[in-house]
Amino acid sequence: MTNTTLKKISEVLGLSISTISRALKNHPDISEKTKQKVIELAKALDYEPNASAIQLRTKHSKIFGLMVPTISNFFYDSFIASVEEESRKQGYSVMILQSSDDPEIERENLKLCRQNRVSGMFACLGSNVTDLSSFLRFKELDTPIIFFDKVPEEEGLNKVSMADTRVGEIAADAIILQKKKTVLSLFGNSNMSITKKRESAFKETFQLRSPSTQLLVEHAIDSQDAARLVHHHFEQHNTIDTIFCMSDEILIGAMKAIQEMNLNIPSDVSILSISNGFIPTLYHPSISYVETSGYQLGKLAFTQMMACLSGSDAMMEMTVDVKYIKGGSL
Amino acid sequence: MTNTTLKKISEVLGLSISTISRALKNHPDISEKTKQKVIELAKALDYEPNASAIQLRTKHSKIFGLMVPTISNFFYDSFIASVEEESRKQGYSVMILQSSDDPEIERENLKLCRQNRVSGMFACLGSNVTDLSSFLRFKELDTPIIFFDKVPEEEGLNKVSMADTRVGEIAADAIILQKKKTVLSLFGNSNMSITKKRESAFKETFQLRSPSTQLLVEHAIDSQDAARLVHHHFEQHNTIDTIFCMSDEILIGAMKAIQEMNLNIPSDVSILSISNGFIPTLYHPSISYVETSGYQLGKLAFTQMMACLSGSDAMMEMTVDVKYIKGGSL
DNA sequence: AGAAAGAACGCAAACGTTTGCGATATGCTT
DNA sequence: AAGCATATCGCAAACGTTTGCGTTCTTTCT
Repeated sequence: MTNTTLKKISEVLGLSISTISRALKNHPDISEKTKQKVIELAKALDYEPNASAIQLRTKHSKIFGLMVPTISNFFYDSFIASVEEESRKQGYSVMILQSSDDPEIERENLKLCRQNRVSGMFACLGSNVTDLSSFLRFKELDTPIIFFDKVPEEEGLNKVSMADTRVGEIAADAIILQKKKTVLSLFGNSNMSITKKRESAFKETFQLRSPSTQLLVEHAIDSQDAARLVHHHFEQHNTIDTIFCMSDEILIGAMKAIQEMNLNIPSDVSILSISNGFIPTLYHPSISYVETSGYQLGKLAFTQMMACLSGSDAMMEMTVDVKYIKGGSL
Repeated sequence: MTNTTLKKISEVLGLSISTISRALKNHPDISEKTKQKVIELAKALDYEPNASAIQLRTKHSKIFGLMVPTISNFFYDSFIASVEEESRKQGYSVMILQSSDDPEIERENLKLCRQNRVSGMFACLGSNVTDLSSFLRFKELDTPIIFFDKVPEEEGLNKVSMADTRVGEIAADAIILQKKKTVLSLFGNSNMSITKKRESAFKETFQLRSPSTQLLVEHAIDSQDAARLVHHHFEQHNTIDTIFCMSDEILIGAMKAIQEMNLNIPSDVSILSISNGFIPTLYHPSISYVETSGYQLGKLAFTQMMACLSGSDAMMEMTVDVKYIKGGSL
């Protein structure tokens, strides 16, 4: 069977296409009687307007593009869910693309979004992106583009991200408050700006408020590496009383090592992490963490997108606030 | 700035629109010289074809709809990633929708897909879906629809799922092999076919191969409920030596309870789960599980979709094989 | 030299909507 | 009865492509 069109309805009813169109949109020019007939038949024939035709005519695709390095991620998936949810409420759909951290795929995906004339673009940079030009095309075409999480450093762009220096401060403060003496601090890839910000804020806070605390700083490339580092340091320093983990991935590795060494939390060692909130609750006692909510970041990004679409041309750089969630590990 | 169109290119070059169109598609009717000129200018003007117009004209949207209860799920996100990856390779885009297990939103989402004239639909049923009619519309319109994971029981539909009865058998076998005596078995929503299949196969295998094993069967609606059930049963039967969890969600709840009761794995109690593979590795010792790969299921679903699109009208019901992954918990 | 064949391109319709404008009919006012 | 407002509807263009067919010009064959 083929899809019902306005034309088909118009032929059945002996009315013009424009009348059908207006009747379905409740246009005042059309009589109530006609509207009734049209609506009834449309429902009977299961009419659904052709989005492409509307798009072509109105130039509004009502589709957002959303690109992340990978969907399978504790942070991004909640961001996506958040944006998707809000978009639906506002009558938009979301086209989700993953770049797999490959600049080539990234370009391909952006091209796809442009071909689909997306109404706006949410983009998270891959970790090895050097060339922003593909992204900036959207700006030239007056298509708003909101960078989130891993944002470019250029000025004059719309960006939303976590308040990463605050994250570092809060984490340090929480540890200082407990009067910890020796802290093993595990960070991620050290050339990502997110790592830099968190790490420097973390260190500075200690230097300022508790210079006597011993800080062992390490960088882990993944879970396994984090586990290895924890094992390594616990063989050397048996005085470590706290482990700080910059991300879920690192936390997972650290916990693996701790469980393997059969250490008790928090009596043997305290743990503090930065997380979206899911992973920390899997352990017992649940891990204390500084919350960086992908869900909230999504809401913020969406708000900013809507502001752009309604004509605000002010480029904004916003951050979502973070808070400390106390579990049983610190 | 506005988007470049064929018309704009044609005006600049003094050629007709059709010539431009053909030149860009490398049509043999067009001379090499012209092609060169056209391609060059198109690149200079950063031409990207308007997907809506193409869609309207050709009736091929090159878009797949994909609906899941929620994106934030270790199983679905890998399924999504898998389908998305494959689709991209074949020049398709994926429109991802989440139903939040709400039949109302589900219908809305399906409507959206129809309006966008998706080329095909991947659908995972919500747990409280009773009415399939919205789904079956797609079939009437010759739009292939592939159900995955939580599939309907009706005949004559395209379905891909895990080999759920095999899952049940393998799980039971693994437990029987360890000569366990009292098994607390936690399943999910009992009116989902996936639960029914796993549960009945699980039970039957025990009846057949180890009728003496005591089977305590419960149904949990979520993590918390699973934790509650574990607590409840351990207060009553101190003879329980094994807990079986049908899903990650249930496993998480069960583990929470076990850790709260400070039980040792596997000396106090053994654990077996069914999982995508991520969650079980978070614990120590890592949880033994029967692997159900979302990634593989995605590949299978995509293959079936392509088969449908290339004219195969045979309705298929395929399953992806499962295997037992031994951890330290059983 | 005449004709047939091929090469290179243009015309115009169609896809399904939306929308400004014009057309017709009806009722109301004076 | 003439004029005018109002209600209800239709015409036709436009959005950006694709594609069957027709057109024009050059080449090649006999």
